[in-house]
Amino acid sequence: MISTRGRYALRVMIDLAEHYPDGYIPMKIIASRQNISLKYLEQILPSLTRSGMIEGMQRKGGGYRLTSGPEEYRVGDILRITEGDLAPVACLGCGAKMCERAGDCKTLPMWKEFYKITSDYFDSITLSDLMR
Amino acid sequence: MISTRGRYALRVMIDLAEHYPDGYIPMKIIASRQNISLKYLEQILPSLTRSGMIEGMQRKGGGYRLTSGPEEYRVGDILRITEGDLAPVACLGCGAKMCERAGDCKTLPMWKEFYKITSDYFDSITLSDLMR
DNA sequence: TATTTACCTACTTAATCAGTAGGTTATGCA
DNA sequence: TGCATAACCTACTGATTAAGTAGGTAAATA
Repeated sequence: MISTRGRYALRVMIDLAEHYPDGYIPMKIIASRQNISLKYLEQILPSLTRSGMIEGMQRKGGGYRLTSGPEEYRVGDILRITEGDLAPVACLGCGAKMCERAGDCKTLPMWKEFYKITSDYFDSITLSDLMR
Repeated sequence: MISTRGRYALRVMIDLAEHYPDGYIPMKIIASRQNISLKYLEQILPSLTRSGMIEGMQRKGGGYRLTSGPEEYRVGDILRITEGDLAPVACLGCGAKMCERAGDCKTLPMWKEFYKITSDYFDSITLSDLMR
């Protein structure tokens, strides 16, 4: 299940997209507009900054803005960065060690196929698809 | 992400399906065959019994067995019973109160569509599809 | 009556979620 | 030069869940 981290990040990104390219938007504004704790957002956003998706300007009149146009951002990538992974089961997660039962695991192909369906779905949607 | 509860339950169901209709299989056997803690399984299985999917016989020579043929069991239903829900976000979960932002939530339709994709996928697979 | 099995309830330990709290740094502006 | 604004950083908390353990009770047959 997608946690608030990923969902909030997505809502912030949509908000930034709707105001693109108006310049920098302070997180204080977005937090109150989206009704999300500012302090919590401050904790979530650095991962998006580090990934290069957004950039922050640290001064009066500063804030955050997208580094590209809304159509460049796939929902899948935003969720991957904030949630860590889109894998439906632990054994398909990024840091998972290969399961020794994998060879004759009856369910593995099903999980793999669902993983693909999930990735394909969220990668097929961009911010511009969501901004109205 | 699907937890061990759902994954173990599914493996037990597949195991039972592979030995259907040989009679009752003791959970001790399945636990060791599947390398899952017996005590943990004892905690997971009652929900499947209460749902009528399997039945337990409480005596020597007893154990569990499916109540119908393997083709009657949808993976989606097994996961719903053991995981509680297949909803990708909290606001679509079973006991969730309606979100007051739902009216103009930009992401809700996306989550709903993904919920449908998820349900359809797991409901399209039965135990007989998984037993080789 | 002993044995085998399901069934039941409580407990534990570690991790994760969803934030709070309290600071420090960067930068433009008066 | 100092002030205001905003990002950025680190630590803490309190509640919930995950993944089991532990120790029993109940049913039924051989």
